[in-house]
Amino acid sequence: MSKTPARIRLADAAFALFDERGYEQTTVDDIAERAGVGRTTFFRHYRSKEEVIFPDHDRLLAAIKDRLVTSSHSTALVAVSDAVRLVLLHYIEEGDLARRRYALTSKVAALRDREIASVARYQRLFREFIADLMGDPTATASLRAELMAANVVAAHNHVLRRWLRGESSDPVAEMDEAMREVLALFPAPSVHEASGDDGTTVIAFRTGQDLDTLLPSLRRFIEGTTGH
Amino acid sequence: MSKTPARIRLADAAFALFDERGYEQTTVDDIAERAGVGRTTFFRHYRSKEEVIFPDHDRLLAAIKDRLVTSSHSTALVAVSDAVRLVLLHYIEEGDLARRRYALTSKVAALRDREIASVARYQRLFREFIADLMGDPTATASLRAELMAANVVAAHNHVLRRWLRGESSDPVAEMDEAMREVLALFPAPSVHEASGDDGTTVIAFRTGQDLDTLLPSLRRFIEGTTGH
DNA sequence: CCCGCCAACGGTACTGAGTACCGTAAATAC
DNA sequence: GTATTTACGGTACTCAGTACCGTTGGCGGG
Repeated sequence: MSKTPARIRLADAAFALFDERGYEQTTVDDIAERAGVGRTTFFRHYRSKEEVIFPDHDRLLAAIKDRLVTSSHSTALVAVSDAVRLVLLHYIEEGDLARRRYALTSKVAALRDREIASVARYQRLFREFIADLMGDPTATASLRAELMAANVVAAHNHVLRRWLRGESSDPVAEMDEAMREVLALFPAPSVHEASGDDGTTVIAFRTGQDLDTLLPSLRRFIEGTTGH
Repeated sequence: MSKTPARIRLADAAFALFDERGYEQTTVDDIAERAGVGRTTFFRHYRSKEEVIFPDHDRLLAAIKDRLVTSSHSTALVAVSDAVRLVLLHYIEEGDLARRRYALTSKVAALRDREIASVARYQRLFREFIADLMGDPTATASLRAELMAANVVAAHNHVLRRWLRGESSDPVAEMDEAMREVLALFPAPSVHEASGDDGTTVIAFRTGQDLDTLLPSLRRFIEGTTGH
């Protein structure tokens, strides 16, 4: 009669018990017992007690990797945005489950650490991807890749957490907006390769000088960077 | 005759055994035995097997918090820079020990995760500090704080790892340079309050258009933001 | 000198996560 | 039908971490 697969029953039992007694106060034996299976079966479906809460981080990480490797240079930044959106949509799809997990990670330090470690793996993937497509192995370029990856992940976390707390009604739009804000921090490096335009590059800075005072040096700078 | 305190002997024994057999292959009993003490004594000095490798993350975290709270608004960014430098100097002071730890965290996933979790605590501290001094509780301001904290920490990690790998001879200078680069990403929010200048704000973007084509809209934009 | 005190240590025993291995029942292939 | 896979339960083990108790060795005050 109990046709629901053991894997599901175990997850349900685990979340129910975590809610009732708390995470540390719940043993794997408790979970298995409530799910009506043996202790061995639990570890057959989940490698650890923590993994029952984060069941598909591995799959998600693989999906991100796939999205990144199947991208040409011209669509690189789009690929990063897409990959981030992938993660966000996954959480949204989970719906209430994601929020219950958030409640747990907010209370239990061990789970928060685990979550952070997972996010760090995403970040590492992004960093390597960005560094690869920049080609430049300089220290400053490497730092740049590190910063971009950190920004992308931080923006994602920010929007995701807002949604998890119920502070956002349209997280996807917020994510797009946040990503725009992040990418605006970095002068887009793709333009020069993507097209042979002789356009204008405007660098971000602030100065007390008037725009007209700056124009000569601006022109000089642009001529210096574009060749002539 | 063995006058060296048990705490030191335990740390030495632990690092030696980790080098010889690897982290997972070394039990706490092994460490205690080599240090010539009982197993209980180990846990009296270190709360866990991992903590023998990261003995003073708590102290460092407290030091950072101290540095941050003892700062006025005008010296806020200086305080963040100082706090980051504090961490870097701590590692440099450790010297070879820091490098042995780095070798371990590079190989053992559990230790890497632990390290990442510690760094995340620094980042959280920075984020809260920056968000506090911004005052603005808007979503975009909150995102901004998140991004700045992520950048500061990412820059620190980048320089620190370079030094740990022996790729940097003057990490402190590199850190200053990296911090400059990070702060350059964010238009300094203090300019408008600090002085009543009617200067020019240049926004970063790229376009295919020529500079002269852009000038009118640039002027319009500037007049729109500065009042008239 | 002895007493009481306190800190550091060792030993034993326990809980609980995770692993290894073995046996078994049902489903599926052939 | 038999053989093989698949999923499961049970037992026994290792090891990290906790709790508790007893012991030793100073150390100052009487």
